[in-house]
Amino acid sequence: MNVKPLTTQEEVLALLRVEILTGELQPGQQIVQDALAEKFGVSRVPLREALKILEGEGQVTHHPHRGYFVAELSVGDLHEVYRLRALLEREAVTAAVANITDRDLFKIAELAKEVHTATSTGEVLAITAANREFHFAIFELCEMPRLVRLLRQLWDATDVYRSVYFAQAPNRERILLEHDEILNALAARNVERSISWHDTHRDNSVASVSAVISG
Amino acid sequence: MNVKPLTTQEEVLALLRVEILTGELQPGQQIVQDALAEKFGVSRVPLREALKILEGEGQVTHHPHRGYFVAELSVGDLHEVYRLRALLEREAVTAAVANITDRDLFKIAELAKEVHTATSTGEVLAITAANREFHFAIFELCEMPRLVRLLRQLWDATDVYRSVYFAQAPNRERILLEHDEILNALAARNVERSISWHDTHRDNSVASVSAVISG
DNA sequence: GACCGGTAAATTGGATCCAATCCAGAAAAT
DNA sequence: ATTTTCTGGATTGGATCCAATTTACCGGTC
Repeated sequence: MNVKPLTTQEEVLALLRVEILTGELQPGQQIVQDALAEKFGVSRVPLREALKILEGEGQVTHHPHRGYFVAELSVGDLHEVYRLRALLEREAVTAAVANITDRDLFKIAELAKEVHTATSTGEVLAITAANREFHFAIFELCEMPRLVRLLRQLWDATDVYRSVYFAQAPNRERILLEHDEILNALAARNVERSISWHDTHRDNSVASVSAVISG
Repeated sequence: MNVKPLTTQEEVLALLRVEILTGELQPGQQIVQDALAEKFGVSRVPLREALKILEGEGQVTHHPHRGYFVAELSVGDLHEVYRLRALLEREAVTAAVANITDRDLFKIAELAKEVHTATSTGEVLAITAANREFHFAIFELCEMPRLVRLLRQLWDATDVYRSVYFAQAPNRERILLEHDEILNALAARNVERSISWHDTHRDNSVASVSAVISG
């Protein structure tokens, strides 16, 4: 198969995402390049290039000669991200329904099952990963690569909080049902219903998360 | 004043944007790091960091061990970008109208005048710059920083074509009128009209540009 | 005691150097 | 003649080293 060995910067990028996601690197905290590079066993060059990518995604901020800092999300930011997601995901879903094939539906159904199995294990990281794959399998169908890229950025920005969301058992139960509803709506090629289930899915998420933040 | 000396990577980033904008670096062309670094009189490190930023914006693509290439925009890409702009700019304008003050209006009117003077000189680069300032002065009012960031990315992606647009005299005339209409609609705090003038403004632009591309 | 200026340590930014990978073209095999 | 394999040059990726900037600390002054 086509298993290219990853470059160091790609590995470092993945590691950084995990560090941020798990809270190993906390919001607001400075990222000391020397320390992290040594921790990862690499030099600072690939680390800095990975940080530049995260900067572009808004995951970290950069102040010249002062360094990189893990971005902090206020409640306002959170709502902004979800508002933008609403706009863009509606567009993506609309286009997706227009393009969707039975083969696609089958694949998405498979991914929904994987969310199910991941949920039964209870491992939060596995659930978020599976959940993400499920949703982006749908978004990808819109055949608008830039739109998908923007959506990935928005999802990345709130990954930290999403894992908080999945940590609560009732939420885990609910998303399974909502995924099924989304799947049904897609199978029926019903744009309205597909969108509205996506909306409620998001709304539940943002409500739960902002309760955690402000609480 | 607060005139911090720019870091090398910031300078290089600005230079790269100009090179791409002016077509010095043509779409699809490989960016040979050594050659460009020498041309700019810097080492490859800051160049690579600047390229990483452009990669995040979709202005260049990166293939590991093969290098960076100036991104090519197909007609399909162009339409996608403008579709996304439509979605996001409507949101931005709606929020902007809600926030706009008389002071803001005055400032925007000033910027509109600057587009006017730039147009009279006929220098395309100056026109695009002034035009951009005018529009983003409006978008900024939405007080949604991420939204503005996304819009900047989308604008950057099609900057090359926008200068083609401004190169044609009839277009230059028309945008002045459209800007006035936008200004009027904003002054009246009329969301509907503000949005619809933005829409026609964009539609004229995309129609003209895609005629150039495919023609 | 608070404030200001200066100096040293820590940290980032950039340049240079070396290693790994890719690619074109020559040589060899079918 | 076409395809395959090898090899040298070019180019990118990463490590190390040096320079520039910031920041924290300390002593002095009002």
